[in-house]
Amino acid sequence: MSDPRGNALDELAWRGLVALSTDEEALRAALAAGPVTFYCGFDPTAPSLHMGNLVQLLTMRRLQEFGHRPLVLVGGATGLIGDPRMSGERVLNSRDTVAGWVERIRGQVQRFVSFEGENAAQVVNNLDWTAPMSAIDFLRDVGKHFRVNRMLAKEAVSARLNSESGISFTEFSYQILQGMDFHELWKRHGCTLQTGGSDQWGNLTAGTDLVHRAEGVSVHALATPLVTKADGTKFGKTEGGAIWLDAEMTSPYAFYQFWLNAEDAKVGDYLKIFTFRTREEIEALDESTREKPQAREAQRALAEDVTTLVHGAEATRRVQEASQALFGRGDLAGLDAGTLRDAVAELPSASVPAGEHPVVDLFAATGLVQSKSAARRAIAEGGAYVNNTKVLGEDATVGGADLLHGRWILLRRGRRSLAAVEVG
RNA sequence: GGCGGGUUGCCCGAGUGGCCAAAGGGAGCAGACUGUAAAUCUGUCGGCACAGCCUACGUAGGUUCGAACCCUACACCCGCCA
Repeated sequence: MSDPRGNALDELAWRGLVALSTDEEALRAALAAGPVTFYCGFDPTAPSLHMGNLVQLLTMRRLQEFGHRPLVLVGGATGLIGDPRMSGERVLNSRDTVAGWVERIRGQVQRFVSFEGENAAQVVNNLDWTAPMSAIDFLRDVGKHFRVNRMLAKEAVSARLNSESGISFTEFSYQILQGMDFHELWKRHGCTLQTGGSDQWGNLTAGTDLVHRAEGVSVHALATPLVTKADGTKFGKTEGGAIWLDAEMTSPYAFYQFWLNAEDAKVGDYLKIFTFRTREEIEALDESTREKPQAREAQRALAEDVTTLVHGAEATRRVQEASQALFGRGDLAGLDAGTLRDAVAELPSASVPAGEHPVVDLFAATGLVQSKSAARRAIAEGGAYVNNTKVLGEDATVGGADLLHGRWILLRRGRRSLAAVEVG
């Protein structure tokens, strides 16, 4: 295909999205020759997708923008099994639970790829072809193509074999199911490429191997790298756990703040991976980070773009305004009631009746700290603030005189964790 | 089925009768320094009605003035043998 931006693979490589691939030249040629149907799977292991899945969804969108055709696979079957992970054997989720999550994820996925046009995306569910299969069919038609030796050698499996917890036959078999998916999608849709995270490499190659053995056809796999922080640890975990795409699980405000706090050393990488900014724009932002890091222009651009992608322009505007109001230099009493109300609406909050309340109780009530003991500790450490004023004693109380516009109290823990209390 | 090893706080891991809310490390959180960044240093890190009390060392009982530590049963995990 002729595209002014060149080959899709080069675009992905420039953005740092290619960690591993099967025959790279063959893949480049295939992507250049015409529309390629490709797939990426998402297992329903939670009610929502998270930031890690976003890397895959955006990678799919990038490929789609180059004219290729995405198949978004929701793992209604694989989600019932669970892929082996280092931390040990998973607890199986009930069929009803998984089915519910499948539907939620199916809905979430929709906003990231286009379902219109010549290369419209399609959502598929692997339960459709695994559920009707008998054990005998599975063992004869699929199992015969797999060598246990090779299955044992996969990192995810061998790590578990050497661990205390061992591995169940159920999880051991996971790679066969995923391999079947690729084969099935090849047969049904002419799918010739699977993308995924590098931690899925073993599962991706299970698919290419199966297609090769069963059909004598070479298909491709492409893995994106694990997105990390500057110290090499996984990006996307906070004290609250994963960064979810669901607004109920991670509020748009928290989501925006997460991106806004990206490290200087990494923000350029994240812009490439998580936004659709051009190379020129990103280079300019990198320049800004070098020259005037305190302006945080790259972080702002990153937070704005990703929040818009996930939560939409309207929600993004709200959280930006809230962030500006709450972290602005002006004092809180100077904010007008409307601005304050909108800002406070974005924060975790609690309601209490009018009257004097111990500060400790308020901190605990908002969830800003996990217990009153923790609240006392925060105060003792000098890390607790009421309306941006440091709390000086553990037995401090707040009441009518402290209310902002007669209704709100703003609590802060440390430099950047905020919560609101509504009084009355 | 037999034998052996194991199950400790968010994670790893020490602890074999009182000095154990439990060493050490990691993660987390806070303070200083900054820019709602990183690095570094310091502090903190079960709960509460907080100089005290409650809960906690797989589960349930027991011995003892006193148990994470001893005994019994059970559950789960790992390994070797059958």
